[in-house]
Amino acid sequence: MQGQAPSARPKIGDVAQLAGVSLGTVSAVLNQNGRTSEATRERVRRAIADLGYRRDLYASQLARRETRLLGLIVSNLQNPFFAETAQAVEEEAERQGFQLSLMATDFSPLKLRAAISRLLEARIAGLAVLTSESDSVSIAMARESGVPTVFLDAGKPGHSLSSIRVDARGGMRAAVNHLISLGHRDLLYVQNSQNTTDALLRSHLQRRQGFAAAIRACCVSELQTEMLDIPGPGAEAGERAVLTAFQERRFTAVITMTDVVALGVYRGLQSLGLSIPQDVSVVSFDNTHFSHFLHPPLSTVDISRGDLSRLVLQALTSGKPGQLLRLRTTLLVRKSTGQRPADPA
Amino acid sequence: MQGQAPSARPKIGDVAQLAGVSLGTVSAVLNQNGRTSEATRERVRRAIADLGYRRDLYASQLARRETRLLGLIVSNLQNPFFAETAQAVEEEAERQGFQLSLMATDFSPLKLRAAISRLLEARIAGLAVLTSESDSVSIAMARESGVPTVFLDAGKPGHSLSSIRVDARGGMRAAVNHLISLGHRDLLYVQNSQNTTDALLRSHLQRRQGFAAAIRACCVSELQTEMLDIPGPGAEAGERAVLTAFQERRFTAVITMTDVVALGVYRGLQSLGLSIPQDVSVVSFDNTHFSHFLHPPLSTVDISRGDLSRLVLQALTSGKPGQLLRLRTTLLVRKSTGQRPADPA
DNA sequence: TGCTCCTGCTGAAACGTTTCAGCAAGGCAG
DNA sequence: CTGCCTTGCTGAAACGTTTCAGCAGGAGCA
Repeated sequence: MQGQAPSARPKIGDVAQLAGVSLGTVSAVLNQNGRTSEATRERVRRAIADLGYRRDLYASQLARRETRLLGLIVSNLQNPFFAETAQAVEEEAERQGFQLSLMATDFSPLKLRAAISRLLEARIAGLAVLTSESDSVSIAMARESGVPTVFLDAGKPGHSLSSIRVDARGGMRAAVNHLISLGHRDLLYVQNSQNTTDALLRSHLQRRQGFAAAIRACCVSELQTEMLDIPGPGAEAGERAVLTAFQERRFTAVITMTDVVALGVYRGLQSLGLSIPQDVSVVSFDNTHFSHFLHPPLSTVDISRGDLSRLVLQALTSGKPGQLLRLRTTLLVRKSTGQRPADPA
Repeated sequence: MQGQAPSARPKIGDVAQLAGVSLGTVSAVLNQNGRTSEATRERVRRAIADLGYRRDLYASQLARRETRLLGLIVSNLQNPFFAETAQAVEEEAERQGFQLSLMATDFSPLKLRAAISRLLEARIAGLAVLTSESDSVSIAMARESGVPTVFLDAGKPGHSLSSIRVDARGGMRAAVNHLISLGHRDLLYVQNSQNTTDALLRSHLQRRQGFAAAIRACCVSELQTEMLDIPGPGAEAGERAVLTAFQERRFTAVITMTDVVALGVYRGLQSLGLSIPQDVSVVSFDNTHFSHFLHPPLSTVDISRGDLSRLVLQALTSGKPGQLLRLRTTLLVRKSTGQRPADPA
C-alpha cells in the first residue's frame, strides 16, 4: 500500500531506493561514468529491470551540456535519391557517434522553416539541409542560430555555414558530350524549376550552364536543343513532358534532372512507340538504385552517397565551419544511350 | 559588459527581463494560453526577436505533462512501400496534431529494439511498428511500457497492444485466381523469409496460405507450383531468383511478395529474352508508386496507404487499445499479366 | 602511528521550462 | 462606499536528470 498509481513511470530515485544507493550512483551506472563497484552496478541493474525503469530523454538532455544529435532535412523521402542519401548520412553519423533526426519538407519552404525551427529547439549539434527549396530566410535562420550548418548548393559559405557544391555542371557536360559523341543533334532538356528559390536557381543554373557550355564547346553547328519546364518533381510530369514535346517535333535524346523524372520519360517514350535507345537516348541525374533495373538500364550521372555523407559529417563536426566543399559527379553509361538513329523520321 | 559569452542561448528569463515582465508571462505568450494583453504580447514578441530566443525542447517537454509525439518504425526507407507509408502516416498524424518520430530498422531485430527503447525514452504517446522483423522481445518491450502500440501482423492484441492485420491472404488469393483464370498452370512463388521472426512468419504464413488456398480451391489439377526462397528483400535477389528458377524449368507466371522484388524479376526475365506478359506474367504486392511506370505497368496487390495510416492513428489515439484492425487489399490488374502463352516452349 | 592517495559513494545544485495559486487593480452592481 | 468579479500579471514549485565537490574508509608507505 505504498501509493496506488501503478502506471506512473519509475524515476531514478525509485531505482536508487530499491537498490539502496543514492541518486547519483544510479546515474553513474546508467552512464557508465564515475566509479562504481561491480556489486553496486549489479544491484542497480536488477532494480532497473525490476521496476522497468527507463531514462527520461528530456530530463537527461536538459541536464547534459551538449547533444549528439544531428538534424537532416531532405525534400521528400519518396524520392529514392533522398531516401538513399538519408540512409547514407545516417550510417555515417552513427559511425561517428551521432544520432540523426530526419525531416522532410515536401518541397515547401514553409515546412523547411518549421523543420529548422524544430531542430534548433532540439539543440542539435549540426544541421544539414539537402533540399533544393532552401531560401534566404531559412539560410538566415540557420546562420543566426550559430549551429554548424551545411546546405546543398546554397550561397556563399561563412561563419557557421558550410556549403556543398555538387559538380552538376561537370556531370551535365559529360552527359551532353556523351550524347553528342554518339551523333545526337536534337536534344530535349527537361527541368523542373517550379518552386523557384535561391538554391534551386543555383542548382538549375549549374546544370543549365553545364548544358550550355557543352553545347557551346561542341564544334557541331547543326545542334538543335529545347528546354522544357515541367510543373513538378514526379514521374508524371516527365511523362507528360515527353508527350507534349514530341508532339511538335522529334528529338533523338532526352536529358532529365532526376531519375524519377526519367522514369516518366521512359513511359512517355514507350507509349509513343519509341524504343530506347534505338529511337531515343535518355540520360539522367542521380543514379538511384532502381535506375539500374529499368529496361534498358538508365545512363545517369552518379552522385556518390558515400562521398556526400562524409562531406556532410566533415562539414558539421570538423570544428571548421564555413567551408566550401565540392562533390564530384561521374557519368555512368548504361544502356539507355546509343548511336543516333540513322533515320530519325 | 554584462558577461561576455555571446553565443550562449538566451533563456526565457532573458526575454522576460528585456520585455519587463515575469517568466510566467513569457511562457504564457509562447504557449498562447493564460491571459495576456496585446501590449504585453507585443513587447514579448519583440524581445524574443531581438534576442533570437528559441525555446528549449528538453526543458519544455520535461515540464509538460504529456507529449504529442508518435513513434513510427519501418524496415527501410529505401523501399518505396515504407517511404510512402511513412509519409501517409506522417500526414495523418499531423492532421490530428501529432508529430512523428521516424526510425528505420534495416531489417535488424536489434535495431528494432534500440529504436523502441529510444522512442520510449522520448515518452511517446503512441508507437507504431510497421516492419516484418518484430519479435516477441520487441513486442514485450512495447507491451510492458504501457504505451498505446500497434504492430503490423504481429500476435494477438491485448491491453495496450493493437494489431493491424493486412488481408494478405485475400490479396494473394485474388492474384492467384487472376493468373489461373488467364490459363496459367506453372506458377513460381518468390518469397523472402530470411530474417525469420514471429511477425515475418505470420506474414508469410498468410500469403502462403492465400496461395495454397487459391490453388486448392481451383478445380484444375494439372497445376504446377514452386516456391523459391530468396536471401534478401532487394531487387537483386529477385533477379537472381528468376535466373536460377528458369534454368531448371519454365514457368508462365511469377508471383512476388513486394514490388521491389518484382523489379528484379522484370530484369531477370528480360535478360532471359522473355517478354512480359507475352511469355511470362508477373504479379506482385504493394502497389508502390513506381510500379505504375514500369514497362509493362505491373499488376500488383494494393495496400491502401490512406486506410493504413488511418488505422494506425485510430489504434494509437482512440483510447481503446487492444484492437484487432483489418486492412483490405485489392488486386490491381495492369499490363504485366496476360493469357498463358499458347506454346510455352 | 601519521600521512597521503585512492576508491566508491553521497547530496545538492543546476538545467530551462510549465503550471498554478495568488495578488493588485479596475469595473460594476447594489 | 462596499463587496464581488474579472483581467493581467507574478513568483515559486515541480519536472527527472547530470554533475561535481566532498566525504568516509581502507590501503600503502615511511
